[in-house]
Amino acid sequence: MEHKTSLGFLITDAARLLRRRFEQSSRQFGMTAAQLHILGRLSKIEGINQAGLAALLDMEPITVCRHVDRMETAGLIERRQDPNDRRVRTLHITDKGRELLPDMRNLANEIFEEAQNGLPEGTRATLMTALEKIVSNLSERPGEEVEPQRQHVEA
Amino acid sequence: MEHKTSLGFLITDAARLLRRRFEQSSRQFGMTAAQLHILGRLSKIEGINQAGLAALLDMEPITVCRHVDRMETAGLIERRQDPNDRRVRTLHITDKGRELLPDMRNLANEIFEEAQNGLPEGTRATLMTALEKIVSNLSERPGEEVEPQRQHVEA
DNA sequence: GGCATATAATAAGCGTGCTTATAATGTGCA
DNA sequence: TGCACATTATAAGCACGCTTATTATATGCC
Repeated sequence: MEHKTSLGFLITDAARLLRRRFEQSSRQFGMTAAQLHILGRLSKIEGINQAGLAALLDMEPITVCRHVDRMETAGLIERRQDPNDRRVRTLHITDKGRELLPDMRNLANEIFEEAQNGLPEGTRATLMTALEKIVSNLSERPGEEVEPQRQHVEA
Repeated sequence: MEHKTSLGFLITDAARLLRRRFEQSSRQFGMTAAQLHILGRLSKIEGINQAGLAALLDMEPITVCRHVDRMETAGLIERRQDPNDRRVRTLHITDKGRELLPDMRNLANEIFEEAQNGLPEGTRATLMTALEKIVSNLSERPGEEVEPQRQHVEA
């Protein structure tokens, strides 16, 4: 019954199981893992706008927009008008969001610990480094781009 | 701009970026990574029913059902009535599905290779083993994976 | 035989992330 | 000044995976 899986499917599976595990434990808190991820980021760069946050996360603005919708409804964050540019809304954590953050982080760390149970410290370090490399390889951030793209090299 | 990420978010991110990368390359084929995963599995156990496939994938039956809906519409697989049990529908790959499989596998392998670009062989092996352990830690399959598996000593 | 329970498939609804498209606003340049 | 283009936020629609619930069918037990 052995089945040889390739790395990509393994990563996808691990991510799915992590999310499932997190949802089992966090239902009472009403905050999802993705929301925790965003909230944690936001706590360090409060006042950023949605497009900036999207770039930071290497995600599409519309995706961040939907998260912000739900998180604002849940009272975790709030949008404020930017006084200098009427298009932009800056993002800010509410008191409720800030209060929930430590407990949610603890919960997440417990689950991550459970996931890594039995892995020696050296393996964990290798895993982190390797995953960072993979994320960087697949990232579309223009800074560390693979190829120097030629533009307007018209013949 | 450094940001300390924990393992769980890293895995989630890597999975998301892999999916995004795959979709960029596979749009013309009309098969997604999840569908390829299922199709590959199915190719080895044709005739299984949806509940069995769901158990094999450690996924919910409804999730498999929805995949089967789309894959049947796309002509990749077909459902057949089980002659012994009118509740079950067995799953079978179509000729079209079988023909597409090798090319899709190649595409996936290229992308997985791109993702691992720059990682030495030893690191890749460690990564695979560690991810398998994580998946096993988070799996809900009773028995089988949790305990050290004894392997047919009677040989 | 008949009822209780279990199982197979599926519906409805939600979160997460993508694509493509649109409205409002800002900016650069002739 | 005014027009072209860029940027910000958002809508609509899709894939994927989950929860909860429903229908149809099997099975076990009295």
